[in-house]
Amino acid sequence: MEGYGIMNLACSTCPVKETAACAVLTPEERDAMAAAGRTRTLKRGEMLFAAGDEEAACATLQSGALKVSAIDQDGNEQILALVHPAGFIGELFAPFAHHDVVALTESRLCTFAKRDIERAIEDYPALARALLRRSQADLLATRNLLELTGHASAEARLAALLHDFAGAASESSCHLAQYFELPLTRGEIANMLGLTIETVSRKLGELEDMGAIRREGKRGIALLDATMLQDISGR
Amino acid sequence: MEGYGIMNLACSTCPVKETAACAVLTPEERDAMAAAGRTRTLKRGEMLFAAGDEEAACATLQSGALKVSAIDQDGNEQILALVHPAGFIGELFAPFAHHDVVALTESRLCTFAKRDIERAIEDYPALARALLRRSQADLLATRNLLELTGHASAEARLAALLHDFAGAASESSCHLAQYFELPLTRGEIANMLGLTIETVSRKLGELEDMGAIRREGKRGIALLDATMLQDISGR
DNA sequence: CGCATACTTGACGTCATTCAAACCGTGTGG
DNA sequence: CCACACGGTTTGAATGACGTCAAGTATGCG
Repeated sequence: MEGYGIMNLACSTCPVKETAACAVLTPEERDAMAAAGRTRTLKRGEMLFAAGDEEAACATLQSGALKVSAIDQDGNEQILALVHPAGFIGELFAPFAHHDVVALTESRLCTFAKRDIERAIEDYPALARALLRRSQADLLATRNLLELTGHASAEARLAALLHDFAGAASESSCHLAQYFELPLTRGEIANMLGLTIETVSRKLGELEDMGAIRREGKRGIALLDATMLQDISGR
Repeated sequence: MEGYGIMNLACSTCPVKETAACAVLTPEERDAMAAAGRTRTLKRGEMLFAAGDEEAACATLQSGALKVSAIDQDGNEQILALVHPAGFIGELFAPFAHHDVVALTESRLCTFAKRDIERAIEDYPALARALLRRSQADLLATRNLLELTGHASAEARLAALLHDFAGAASESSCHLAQYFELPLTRGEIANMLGLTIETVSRKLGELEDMGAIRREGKRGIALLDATMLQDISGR
């Protein structure tokens, strides 16, 4: 029906149909929602919406990764959260978006107009509960990041982030990937941890020197000693 | 029916009956919930629940103020959030609490067992929506704090916090109180902003020297130049 | 009055930032 | 093919902001 890179949903082939918020809907309810949604793809660096947008869409991330970030008045970016597949993006009750949302890698999402989501929340109580659960999880994740950036040294922040990435890169949630690619540039890591590019680079070197990790190319990280990393991170 | 400082609810006299999550319920629904809840008072420093508790209650704050904090493995506290009247406390879907919740001032709350809340969320869709709205607001507040502690200087962090307190202390949400009492000790302010007691003390002195505020006793703050404060905070 | 708790102030040290330069992989044009 | 430019990264040296340590000053409570 529509043209430009946007098409109707096919929930049956959705990679996150089991884990996303819409998984709690009955098939009929889900089809009704699907009629209102559109899939969309973003290339690295493309923006889903910007702080201040009044008609910011909501979306479930199907694949790829997004960042949620704020820009302060001197133009410095601060990354506030990462969004992984099955994550939900959108400030439901705000009149406008407070933050930017940008793709970190090629990403596929399933988007809805805010008013459609709001109606679905009224119509399907299970959806409201699913989004509440997800919102609480996001809150916990944000508080964990806050805890990290609050008191810890640069080394501890970086160690904790690497540890988290190793966990996120592994399929089984309880085990760590022993090799993974950083989803962020040095600059993005620095923004996320409240550090500078140079400090991130130096501390990565030190972690390598002490045998906790090995860098492979710009993005690759081999986890040599997870215990040491955990220990350095102070958790 | 019960004894120790706990009594049945009287929603009709509740100071936040218009603004708390339960305000969305019909009178009959509210009375049904009230039967499951208990009011409770906490003195300054008393704990509602601790990180790791499996039977952590949920609660709506009626009056006073609470802090949500984490303790890292060296015993350092980090304040993650403040809770004001009408705020809701409780991690609904977690098997145990991740953080401590402690009263900052004498506080009155309306508590519920987690399973009662979970049943109410199933039974009353409007409640789920209200809690979702509140959860998203908490998420935004936490991200604002993260943004603040991420990049800003000690002076900017303190200026922003004072500005927020001046807003919270005023009745009308859009105007600032021109005088208020700090709800936190120096140590708590320091924990919240990721600083030390000494730095907070010094920077308060500097803000006073440059004419942005005047300290009156330990806790009192008179706002002399809100514009300067806003300017320093960088927002 | 004496002790405890919170806060202030000063001198000094340290860690992260800043500024500057070099490095590396990749793509582009000659 | 090589020269070159460019973005992301690494490395070094100097500076500075905040932390640490230590002493001193309220304020309140038994």
